[in-house]
Amino acid sequence: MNVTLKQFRYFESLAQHGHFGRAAENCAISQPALSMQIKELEAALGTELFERGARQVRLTSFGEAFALRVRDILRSVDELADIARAAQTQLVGRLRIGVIPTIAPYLLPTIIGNLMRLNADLDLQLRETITPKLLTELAEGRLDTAIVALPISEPSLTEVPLFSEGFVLIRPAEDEGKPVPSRERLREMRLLLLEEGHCFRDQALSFCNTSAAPPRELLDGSSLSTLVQMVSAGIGVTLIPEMAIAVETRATAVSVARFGDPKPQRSVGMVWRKTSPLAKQLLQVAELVRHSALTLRAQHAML
Amino acid sequence: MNVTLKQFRYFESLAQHGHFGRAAENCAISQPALSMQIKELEAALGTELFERGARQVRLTSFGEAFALRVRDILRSVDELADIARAAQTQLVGRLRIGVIPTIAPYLLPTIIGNLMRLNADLDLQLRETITPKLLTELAEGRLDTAIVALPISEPSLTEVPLFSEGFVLIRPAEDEGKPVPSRERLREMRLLLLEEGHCFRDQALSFCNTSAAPPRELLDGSSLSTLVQMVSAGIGVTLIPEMAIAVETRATAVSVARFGDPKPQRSVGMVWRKTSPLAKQLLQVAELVRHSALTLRAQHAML
DNA sequence: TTATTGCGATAAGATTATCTGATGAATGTC
DNA sequence: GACATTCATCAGATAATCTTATCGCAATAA
Repeated sequence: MNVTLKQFRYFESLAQHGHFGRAAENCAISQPALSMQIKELEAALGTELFERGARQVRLTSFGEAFALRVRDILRSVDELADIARAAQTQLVGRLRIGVIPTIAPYLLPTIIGNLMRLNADLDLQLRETITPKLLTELAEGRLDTAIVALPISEPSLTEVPLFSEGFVLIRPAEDEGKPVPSRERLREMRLLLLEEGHCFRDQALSFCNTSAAPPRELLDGSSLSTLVQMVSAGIGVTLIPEMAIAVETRATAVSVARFGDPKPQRSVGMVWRKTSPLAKQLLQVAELVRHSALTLRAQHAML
Repeated sequence: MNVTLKQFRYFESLAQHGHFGRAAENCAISQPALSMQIKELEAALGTELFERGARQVRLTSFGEAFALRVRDILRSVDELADIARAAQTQLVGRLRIGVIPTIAPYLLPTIIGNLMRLNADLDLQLRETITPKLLTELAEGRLDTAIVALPISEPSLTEVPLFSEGFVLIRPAEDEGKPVPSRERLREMRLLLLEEGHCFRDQALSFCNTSAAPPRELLDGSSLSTLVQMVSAGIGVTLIPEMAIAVETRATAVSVARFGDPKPQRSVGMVWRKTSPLAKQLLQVAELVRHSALTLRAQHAML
């Protein structure tokens, strides 16, 4: 037989009380049960822990040394249970979030702030890359959740919609005031897009009804910032999500135009493995992200 | 239910293998048994430790933190067993020895040296006092063993004889060469004795057949050294154990006389509680003490 | 000495925990 | 779509653990 925590607990009680009957009572078991477990513990160790005198039960000198260590172990175990109890409700430990590049720069600062305000000890790990990579890492367990454009339609993932955001047209500053081009007109303009792989590229193309065959000549940028810079240089026009307007047009002379119906837009949401035990916490995070986005939008509206 | 070490061991195995079947095999149990124990552990903690994917079993982030602590705990427990195993054969930990004052100064240096040579880590605690106090402390568990004059005849104690030692007569230096007094003559001399309570006092008186009523006028000293000093000052004569000769007459001008038959002597032995779990080690110690005494006697014989 | 009391050990039977083997359900593979 | 893999579940068997009753020993009291 092996030693057990139960034996440790009984041992601790007996060491404290120095009396089998009272120690047993303290453990809510019968005296023989305690006697047996102590005997088994001693047998397992090959050493006596107590000296049973006629009038008293005393720890042997080894027993005393043993007691110190046992106490430590029992404390560690109890502590472990406490930690677990705390972890189940609150958001603790490590949280690995992936975000697509057309959201990350605009939403993350707010999200991080809100998360850290919720739990400063949170070990937040962030990853910014395109949706397919995020999904792979999610599947491999290297991410806990990802903020992407919906739908993903992956049966192994839970999808939670967060918000919808429209796209706006970014034109050179001198186009300010000109009529907003229709989708058809847009197709004839030089539309600057992100590199392949970015979902926002597909969403933009989709709006122009040119999803399948890319039109005329396109120029790919690696970030929305780059695209906007190119627009301001008069190279063409581009689309960016509403959320990006404030940041990307702050220091750049371009014209922002909003489309009439049908407005282009996309749905942003959070996804995680259906098997993830963090589900409860992730729902909490989703709510927080949703709130962060609303706050952000309200701030922009005031500008 | 409470968490158990068994669950911790299973958990560790599963964390390592990431596969219920293989982990179960590693633990020499069936896969359902492992599944159940893991489930129970998770239930006890109120948190999931593993994320069961279709193709793999992964630790949750909490599980990883948990695993670190569990590993520590299991190591501590295993270490505990090792310590116990080492303790049962070897003499380790604390050893509390009581010695009567008419032996301690002469025998202890050798004993301590030999004990520490056997185990340098030994926590040796020594107590020098008269037999009744030693026996009390022994009974109260404040000593592990005592070196005293036998017999003690206390049924709760184990007695182990170590050696016999004779007594010699210490006379002023000018008595050197004079005939050794008989016991009867001795009774008429001024015999210097230790204070009451010292067993050696009784043993000396017993030799003079004056056990019951102390004779003429006695002068009590608190140590053999004092007695010998008093003898050298011409105040009287005294008896000391052979073992004390070398030390006590080294720097003092006195005459040492050995009695003819019947030679006075006493038996020195070790005692410990019959219930003491150190019995095995104490027998070992007794053998060491016996050997120390023999060595000491041999050294004296060479002087 | 001879009862009596206190306390731990032991024994037998009941209860609970844990395990095994068979099977099910979900997912992924050919 | 049949098959394989893998974890969960179930029922029954086995083993660990507990309880109650009793014993034996030692200390105290009569």
